[in-house]
Amino acid sequence: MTIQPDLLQGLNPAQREAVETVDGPLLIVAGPGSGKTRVITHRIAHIVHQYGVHPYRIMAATFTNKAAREMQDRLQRLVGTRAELLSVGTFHAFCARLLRRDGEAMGLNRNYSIFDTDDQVSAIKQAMELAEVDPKGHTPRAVLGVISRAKNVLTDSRGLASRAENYFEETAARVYHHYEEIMVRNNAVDFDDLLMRSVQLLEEYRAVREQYQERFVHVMVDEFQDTNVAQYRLARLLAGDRQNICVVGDPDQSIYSWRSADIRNILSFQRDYPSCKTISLEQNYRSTSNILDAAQSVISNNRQRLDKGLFTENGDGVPVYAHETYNEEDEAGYVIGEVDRLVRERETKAGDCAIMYRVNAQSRALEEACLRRGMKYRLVGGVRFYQRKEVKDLMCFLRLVHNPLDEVSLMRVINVPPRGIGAKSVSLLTGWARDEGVPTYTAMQRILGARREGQPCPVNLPRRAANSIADFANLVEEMANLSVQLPPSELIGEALELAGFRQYYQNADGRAADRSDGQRPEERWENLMEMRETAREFDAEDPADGLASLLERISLVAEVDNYEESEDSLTLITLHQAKGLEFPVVFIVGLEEGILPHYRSIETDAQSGTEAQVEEERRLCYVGMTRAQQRLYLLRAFRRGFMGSSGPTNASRFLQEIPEDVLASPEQSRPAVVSTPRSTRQGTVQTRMPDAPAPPAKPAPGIGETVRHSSFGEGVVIDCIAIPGDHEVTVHFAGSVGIKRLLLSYAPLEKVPGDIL
DNA sequence: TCCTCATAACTTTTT
DNA sequence: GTTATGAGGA
Repeated sequence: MTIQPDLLQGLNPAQREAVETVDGPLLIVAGPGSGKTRVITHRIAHIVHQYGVHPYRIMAATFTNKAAREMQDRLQRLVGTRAELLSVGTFHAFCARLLRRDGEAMGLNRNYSIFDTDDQVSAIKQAMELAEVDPKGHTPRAVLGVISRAKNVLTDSRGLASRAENYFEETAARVYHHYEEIMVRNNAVDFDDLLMRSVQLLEEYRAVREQYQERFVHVMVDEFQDTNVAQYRLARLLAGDRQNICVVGDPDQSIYSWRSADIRNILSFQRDYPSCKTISLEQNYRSTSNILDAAQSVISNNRQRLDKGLFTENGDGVPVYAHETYNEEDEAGYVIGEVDRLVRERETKAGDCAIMYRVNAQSRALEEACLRRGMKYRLVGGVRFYQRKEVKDLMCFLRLVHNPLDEVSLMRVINVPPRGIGAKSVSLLTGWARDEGVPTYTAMQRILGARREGQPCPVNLPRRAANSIADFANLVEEMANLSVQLPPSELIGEALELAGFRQYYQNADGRAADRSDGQRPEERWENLMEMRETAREFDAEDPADGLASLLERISLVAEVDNYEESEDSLTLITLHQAKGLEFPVVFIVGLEEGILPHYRSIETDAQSGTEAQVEEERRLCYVGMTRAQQRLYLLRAFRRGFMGSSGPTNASRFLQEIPEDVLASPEQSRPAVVSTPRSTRQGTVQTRMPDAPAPPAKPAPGIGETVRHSSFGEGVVIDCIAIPGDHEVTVHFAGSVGIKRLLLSYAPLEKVPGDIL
């Protein structure tokens, strides 16, 4: 093995030390932009080249599939094609494969279904019914929350029952017990089970444990501050007695405590591995010092934290802009206008800009502003692709084919597309199955069997319904046979045809095929086609495993995973999803009390008498701010719509935590109106579009400017929209002429200088 | 059995 | 301004 000479080159001393510390437990505290990914990849490459460890023996857990893919790509370049043998992926993906391969040891059939949150809710509703808990008293989601939190600290229903502290937890424990049974009956696991059952498998089955401990010589965990107890336990189990475990994280970027992430894992690590070495990466290579200073001054207000000595040699850069607009629409208009200006002035490309927000609902105003201005954008998140109705329907159908015990899927697709098996028939069918003590699918097969042998239907069902059920059972059976022969994309093709999806969505006679959420049937069909395309990725696999791989992928993708950087369009993204990304230009919108920090957090803190939640919101703000490389804009609206109505807002406390000297003062900043966050004079704050520079033809006027038209006279520009190759200017002319929409390139318009409304 | 319309209830962040 | 649920009609 030869050393790759460049592996240590260009690293600062701390980074270098991290790369070279190979044996034994290692904790890397990595501030934002400190070259963390570089360190991890180089460390892995170093282990492979310098120590001759086979890539197959290295496991690295990432937070998202996208991060995994990036790491994988970089490693390809550092260690070549053997990088494919590395186990790089999310804990969930790793566990899914672990359980598929070795879960049989603990009685888990390898065709198990992975339930997402919606499926879990269905299962919980059933469990609540069995436990005779009134869903009006406790919402299924609340109960699910308790159960999920229990699972994330590796507590089963018995454990929860024994430690329940109040009536609600006792109730939840009872539901949990039924839920566990339902999951077994369905041959299904949920997201939390993937982790918990993997831990159980490794802990209770020595042979399996030893096999994996033998294999993995090095274990690394990225984003360690966002791991939960189960994930940490898993990492420890895999590392075993060798203790070659390296975790990388930043407590200031811990933003997933609501998903049971536990910063205390970092303390536990130091306790569990007393010999561990700690290395801090403190030089920031990403942001200007203005941006870093602003972010630092915000995060320093957290009481539960250790101060770090972050610094950068990147120079001051431009000031951080804080801007207040009248309302949400103005905020969106301002941001899009500013992106447009930066692009036109060739400061940046649209693809270099990102707008970040606390809640998905905030994206709507931004999208509308983009549409109005003709700005190309890319929305990350929102309604997730795999949660769309038609996509989920197809997926459940495939899941049923793969695992007929999956009754959640069965119930979802038994009459979708409509095939004459209504609610009444379904309940007769499931009732009979329950009486017979068999899975519903088995009951359906019996009905089919009876028909095949010309015998009467064994249940008292209307003849038509019994026939439809037999047909459906027959269909699933046929598909199951095909599923082990056909590559996944062809299997989907058959499913669309045979299950009636195509006919349903491509209905030529114009009968409305389910427009429930305002989506066009063609759009739904396109989504199904897209899914078939995705499936092609798995066509090369052995057909016997293809479907399982496809289902696993579909169940475990996050929205950021599909995010492609190459496309040159503006990014709209939640602050949570922005973690791990960076952009030259970042806008954070909605810096108001109630949005960031979110009122739920403020409320929870008030109830518990702590600051824990608001501190997490502050970290979220910090994560957003530190995504910015060159320009950071902080936006706030004076009025914001709230469930229909709109009301005045207060500036976020985080805004006030930024010192004035890194912020733009009004006369410095390009946008004409920048008020300090404290001033909230109603009505006087008005958004004005930034001045347009000189594009090829005529300069586009800013909103509020006065222009003269050769025949209409003088008027005030009230809107200016960029359209391909031109601008559409809306002008309010004096007198009886009124409002006119004009194309800038044709209209005989000229600016009246120095005259601003 | 299935679709349409009305109303009620609610909005944090996601593997 | 949304999305889940229910009643009634085709």
